[in-house]
Amino acid sequence: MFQTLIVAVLAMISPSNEQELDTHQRLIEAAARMFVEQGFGSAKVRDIVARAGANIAAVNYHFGSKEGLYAAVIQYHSAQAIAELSQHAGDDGVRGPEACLRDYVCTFLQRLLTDTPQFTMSKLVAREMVDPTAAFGLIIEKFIWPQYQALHAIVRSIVGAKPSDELVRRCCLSVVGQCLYYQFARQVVARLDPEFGYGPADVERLAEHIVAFSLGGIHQSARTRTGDAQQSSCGDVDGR
Amino acid sequence: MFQTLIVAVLAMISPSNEQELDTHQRLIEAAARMFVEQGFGSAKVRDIVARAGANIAAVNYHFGSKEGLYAAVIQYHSAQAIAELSQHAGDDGVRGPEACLRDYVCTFLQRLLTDTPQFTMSKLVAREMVDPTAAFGLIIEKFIWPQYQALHAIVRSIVGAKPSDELVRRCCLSVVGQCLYYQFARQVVARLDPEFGYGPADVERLAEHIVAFSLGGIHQSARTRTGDAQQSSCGDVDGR
DNA sequence: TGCTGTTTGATACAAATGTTTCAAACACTC
DNA sequence: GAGTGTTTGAAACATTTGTATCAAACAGCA
Repeated sequence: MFQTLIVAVLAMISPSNEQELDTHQRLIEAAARMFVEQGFGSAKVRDIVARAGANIAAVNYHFGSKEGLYAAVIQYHSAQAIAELSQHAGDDGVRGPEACLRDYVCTFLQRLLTDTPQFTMSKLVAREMVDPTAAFGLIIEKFIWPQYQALHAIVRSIVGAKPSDELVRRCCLSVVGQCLYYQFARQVVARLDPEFGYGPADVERLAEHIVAFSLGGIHQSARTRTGDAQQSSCGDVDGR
Repeated sequence: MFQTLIVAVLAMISPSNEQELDTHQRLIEAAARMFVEQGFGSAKVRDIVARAGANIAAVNYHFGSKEGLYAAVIQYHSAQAIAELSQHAGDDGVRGPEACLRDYVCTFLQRLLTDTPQFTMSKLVAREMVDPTAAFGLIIEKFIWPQYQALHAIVRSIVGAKPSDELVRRCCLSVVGQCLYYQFARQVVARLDPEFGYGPADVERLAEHIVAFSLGGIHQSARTRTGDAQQSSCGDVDGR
């Protein structure tokens, strides 16, 4: 029969229509959403196959096990994510470092917060930060570390002359911490800042804030070197 | 027998020695550590009782169920945590708001990052942010919201004249985001900033950085109002 | 000591969950 | 169209995990 051809053509016409993809692909996409929402441990195989419209045996047939499915999800989203990453490689030398930081934060936040299936990898990486799995080492090496290095270079440029490495590192973590909080604590943000939404426009406004805040923070940190030991006010925290 | 008296005396002599506490208390403490480390869903009852040196039936006898145990953990740590919270109520009007922010961040970080059993509640709250349970509503109401309000008042004072509420909210989330990242992503921090430790001294240095960074960030944000619509650089993020 | 209520320990139970089996359905080739 | 390898579906299986049972051990009391 040429039913195969029909299916293949339909898949080419509407690759985003889940019902037209083959079981293998539907499983990967359903599993990815499930792993992002609940983490590897809490996501149930039966829920994944139900969401994918597949049979429970399919996960074992196609991927061997739940772990195999997770590995396939990681691998599938790694490919395009790595290609995407290379396009935003940080301080390119032609624009100023401030512009690079703006670009970095915008891209980082869009990938992290926008509900585009294209950027699933960022959300999987965020999950790995909180609930590490066997893939954590690879995630660090292939995603977190390169992105961190890029940010490090940008921040170092902004700090300017003779930057202490500790200062740069702390500033980097302050920048990514601000961003990741909106992903880690979505429920809290929804209560504390009810007006905030996760659409592209909201995310862009958020990026503008984080960039401005971080630029001010970096410059201020560079002024008051961390080694200066200002008066402390938290030494008595456990004495009451 | 006077064995009871002996046990009671031993408990008074060394109340922190886990082996001398009764099963009820040992279960609460072991469960608290387990819930903090793995979250409610991933923590296993058998692991908890093993850590507490108790029998599997004890959790049902003392708390009815796993959920009952979690509720008991929350309640137990709530009491002292709420009392502790009232002592750091934010902008008290006599010190300047910068000093209040310093105090706030120091306290927040010490409670969140220091490995003192006394401050377990903060880590439980952090867990609830990522893995909400049935207790989430209560956690928001009793812990997150009051602390947020206190920070809000401090930041509003720092921003100064006619502060837009959105600006203040964003700055608050930037401050807590920086702090919480070190708890959410401990594993990542360990790789990206190997020199960082979680001892009181390290946490204090970190607090100094976050305060300086945040003060610079708040002032910068207040200068460049978020409504000014600077040129955007992330509109093309999904077009490649 | 004997009695009574409390706590514990070993075990079993039941539900959830990842895994496996195997026959039926399907797709492709000759 | 028959044959062959691939995929699917329903059911069963094995393990994990929260819960329940019940007798033994214990503590307090007369």
